[in-house]
Amino acid sequence: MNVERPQTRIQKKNREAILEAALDVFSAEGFRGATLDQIAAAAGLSKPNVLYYFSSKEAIYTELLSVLLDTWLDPLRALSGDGEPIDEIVGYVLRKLEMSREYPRESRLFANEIVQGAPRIADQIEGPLKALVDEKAALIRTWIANGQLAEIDPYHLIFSIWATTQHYADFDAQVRGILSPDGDAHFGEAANFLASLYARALRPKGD
Amino acid sequence: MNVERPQTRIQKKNREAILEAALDVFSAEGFRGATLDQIAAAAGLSKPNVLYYFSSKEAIYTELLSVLLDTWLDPLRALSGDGEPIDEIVGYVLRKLEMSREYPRESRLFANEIVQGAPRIADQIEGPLKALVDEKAALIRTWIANGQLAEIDPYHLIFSIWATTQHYADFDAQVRGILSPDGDAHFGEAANFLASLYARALRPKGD
DNA sequence: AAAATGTTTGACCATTTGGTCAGGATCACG
DNA sequence: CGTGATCCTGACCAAATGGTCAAACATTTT
Repeated sequence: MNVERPQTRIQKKNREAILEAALDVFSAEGFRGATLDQIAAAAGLSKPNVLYYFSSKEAIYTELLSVLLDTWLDPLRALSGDGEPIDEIVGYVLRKLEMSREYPRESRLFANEIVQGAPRIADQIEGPLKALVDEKAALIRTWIANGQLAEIDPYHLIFSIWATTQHYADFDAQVRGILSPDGDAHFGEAANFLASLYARALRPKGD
Repeated sequence: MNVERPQTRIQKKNREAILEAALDVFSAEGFRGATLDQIAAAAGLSKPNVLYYFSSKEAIYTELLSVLLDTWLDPLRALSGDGEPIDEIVGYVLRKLEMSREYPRESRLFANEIVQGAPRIADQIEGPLKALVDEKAALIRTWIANGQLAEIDPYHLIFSIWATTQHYADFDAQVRGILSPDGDAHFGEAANFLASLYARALRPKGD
């Protein structure tokens, strides 16, 4: 259809600034709560100028979601059949926890979207995400069949890993209210706790 | 100050209808995304009439939060030193999971609030909630000291229980996208998984 | 049944918000 | 340097939204 004109220097800079600002605002306020004025201000641009680069508020939001979902799934993709099963899974847990520490805004962006019923991301969930989870669940099942892992439901195992790790990003306000941690100090404790939790729970019987 | 005039029959009925409608709308859309028109329509009242019973949108929201937080913490309050530690904790997990199944709107209401930084509930978290968690964490520590429980961090244990159980309410859209369950069928699997996860992980060493 | 109290509403308002548009400023390039 | 493309903005708009108010309508009390 359209000849892809390469992005100009200014386009690149401003689109990036808008997406960065939008991540800030959408993750903190949700889609409905965020305003174009906030995003424009955070990006250092005027509102009409923001709409020069993106056709609508919704266009910014969906662009963000689709760009970030991929990165978000990288840790799970890296779960491979090469290593010792328990090490692989604990490694996945720790990688995911590290994502929560490093990219809490991204986590909250998805949390907001999904808590509200995932209206703009349902396709991605039932498509690529489900496919990836199915694949990794199958891998986990082979480990169990080989007696390398305790008998547990692989889907619920994956859910529990998502839940426990993303909790530290999504429910940060609550965690901090209770622990009053010094900066990110509690992430170390969380890593120890989760590594030990999964290592114990996944050890097969005769071990 | 004010002599508490008893509620009339109509007041009781309408205030209840409004809170019920507001729970529906706020839990699905978040504070910012919900509108008084939606709430009024769901309650079967006109917008000015809703504002006759509550002084503002915010008043409805904060009333909901404060009324529900108490119920929300009942399962944790019921964690007592009377029974076998592992049974007590697994019991708590299952009670909490049952709450997610029975009251997903309440769970999502809190999830929305906390993901967005808990702006209207921070006091409750740092006050009564923290106090309750501190108390139960101390109980868990005595169990560990008695050798009845594996050595784990009690705070992170509680966080992990909240995370894994509320996940089935808060991230329902995602869970359903992946499992395509028949109604609530997956809650049974989740109960088995979580009971087994915690039972294995909490068993003390020489056992 | 009248007075007092409580309930409901239509009409209205100010503000916020997503989005448009015509024209001016700036930039890239031959 | 000139010209076409790109970039930016002030002014503006329509719809949505939280909230007000005077007056009508019900209900309870005396």
